[in-house]
Amino acid sequence: MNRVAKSFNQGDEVKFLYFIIDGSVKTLRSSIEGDEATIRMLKAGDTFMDAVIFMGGTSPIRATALKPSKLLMIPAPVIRQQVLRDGQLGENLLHIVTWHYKNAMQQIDSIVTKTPVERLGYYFLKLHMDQNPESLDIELPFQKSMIANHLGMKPETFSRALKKLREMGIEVDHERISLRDAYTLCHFCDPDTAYTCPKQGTPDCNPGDCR
Amino acid sequence: MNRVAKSFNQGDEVKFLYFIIDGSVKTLRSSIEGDEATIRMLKAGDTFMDAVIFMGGTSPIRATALKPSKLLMIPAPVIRQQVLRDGQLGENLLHIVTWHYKNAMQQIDSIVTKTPVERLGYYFLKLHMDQNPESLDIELPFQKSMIANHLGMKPETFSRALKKLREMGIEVDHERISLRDAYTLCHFCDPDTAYTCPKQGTPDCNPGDCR
DNA sequence: TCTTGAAATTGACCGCAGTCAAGACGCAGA
DNA sequence: TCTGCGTCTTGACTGCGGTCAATTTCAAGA
Repeated sequence: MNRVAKSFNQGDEVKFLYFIIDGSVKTLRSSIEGDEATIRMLKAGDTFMDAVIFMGGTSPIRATALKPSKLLMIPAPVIRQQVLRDGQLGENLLHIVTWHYKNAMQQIDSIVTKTPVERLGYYFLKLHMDQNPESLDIELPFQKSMIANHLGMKPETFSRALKKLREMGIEVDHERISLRDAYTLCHFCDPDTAYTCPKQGTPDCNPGDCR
Repeated sequence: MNRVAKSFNQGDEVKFLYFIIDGSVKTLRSSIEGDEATIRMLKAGDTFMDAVIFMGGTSPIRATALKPSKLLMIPAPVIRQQVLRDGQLGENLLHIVTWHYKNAMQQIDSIVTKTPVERLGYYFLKLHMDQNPESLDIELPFQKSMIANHLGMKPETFSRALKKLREMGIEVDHERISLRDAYTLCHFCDPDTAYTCPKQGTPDCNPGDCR
C-alpha cells in the first residue's frame, strides 16, 4: 500500500505511520502567524509520525514531500494493536520516540545557550559524520535558506554566520564546505563533548573523535 | 524499596525509573558552563527518568530533590524486561514519552516565537488549570527566580514581564496572582488556541475554555 | 548573448532581552 | 527594634539577532 503524497496537515488527527520508500520529506511545525520551523529532513528508509500516533488528539506537526515520493502508510490502529501483542515492537518504538525526545532537548539548549555561529558549526560537524567521516569535505544537502530555518535563524543571519566561520578557516564554495580547521570548530561548537575529548586542543583532534 | 535521595547526575547511566511517593523533585539540564534549565517540577505520584531508560547511553538530564523525598526506584532492566512481556505497559510508556516529546516541541516554539511576557501569561493559564479551574486566583508554587529559569528567562526579565501583565489588568500581590482580566490574557498568550475559541474576544471567554 | 527571477550576500538600523549595579522589601534572629 | 541576608525590583547600558532594503550572483530559457 503506497501512495504519492503531497502534504499532511497540522491539527488533523493522524491516521497513519509513514515509511518512506522513495523520495524525501520534511516534518515541520507551523504557527498561526505563518512561521514555519523545520523539525527533520527525511529520506528513503526513514519513518515519520511514529511518535504522533501515540500522543492522542490532533497532530502537533505537519509534513510535506520535498519531491514526489513513495510512502508506505501503515494505519495507526494496526500499529497500536500490534504493540499490545508484540512487546518487542513497543520497545523499538520507545527507542525511536525517546531518541526524538532527546533531540528535542538538545535543540532546546542549543537555541538557548549557543550562538547562531555555534549552531551552524555544530550542524556542519553532524553533516560530516553523516556524509563521510573520512573526508573533511561536506556538501549542503538543502538550500541555505531552508537550513537556516531548520537551525532557527533567518537567512541573513545564516549568511553572516557562514562568513564568521570562513574567517575561522573553514573554506566555503557555494554548497561545498571544507572543514580544514576542523578541530577548532569541534571545540568551538560543542564545549560539552570537547571537555571529554582526549585530544582537546591538539591538531590531532578530528570531528568524530568527540561524538 | 524506597530511599531518601538527594541528587542524580547528568552523564551517568540511568539505572532506575523513579516514582515519587512523597516530596518534590525537579528534573533539569545543566551545561558545562554551569547554566541550569529546569525541565519539570514534580510532586508525589509523578514518575521521572521514564523516557531516559530507553534512550541508551548516558542521561541527558539530572534530577534533584527540592526537599527530602521518598522515592520508589524500579530497576531499569526490570522495566525493559516487562515491556517485552506486557504490551500494555509498552503502550502506556509510549503515551508518557510522546507526551514529554510534545511538551518539548511546544517549549521550542514558545521560546522561538513568543515573548517573555507571553510565556509568563501562558504559564499562569496552565497554573490556573492545574490548581483550580473554578477560581481566577492562583498561587505561585515556587520562588520567582526558579520559575524564571523554567521559562528560559532571567529573574530581571521575569520581573519586568510581571510588571507588563500588571499593566494589562492582572493583579499581583507577592505570590498571589489574580487573573481578573483572564480572557485578554488567554488570547494574548496563545493565539493558536484563541483562533479556535468560540468565545473569542468576548468577556465570556475564560481560560480553560480554550485548552 | 541577453533577460529574468530566485537565492544569497551585504549594509544600516532598531528593539528586545541580557548584564551589571543599585535600591527596596520581607523575614528571621539577636 | 535593629541588623543582616536573600529575594525581588528597577534603572542604565550593551550587544546580538531581526528587519528592511539594495546589491550581487547564478542558472534557466529565449
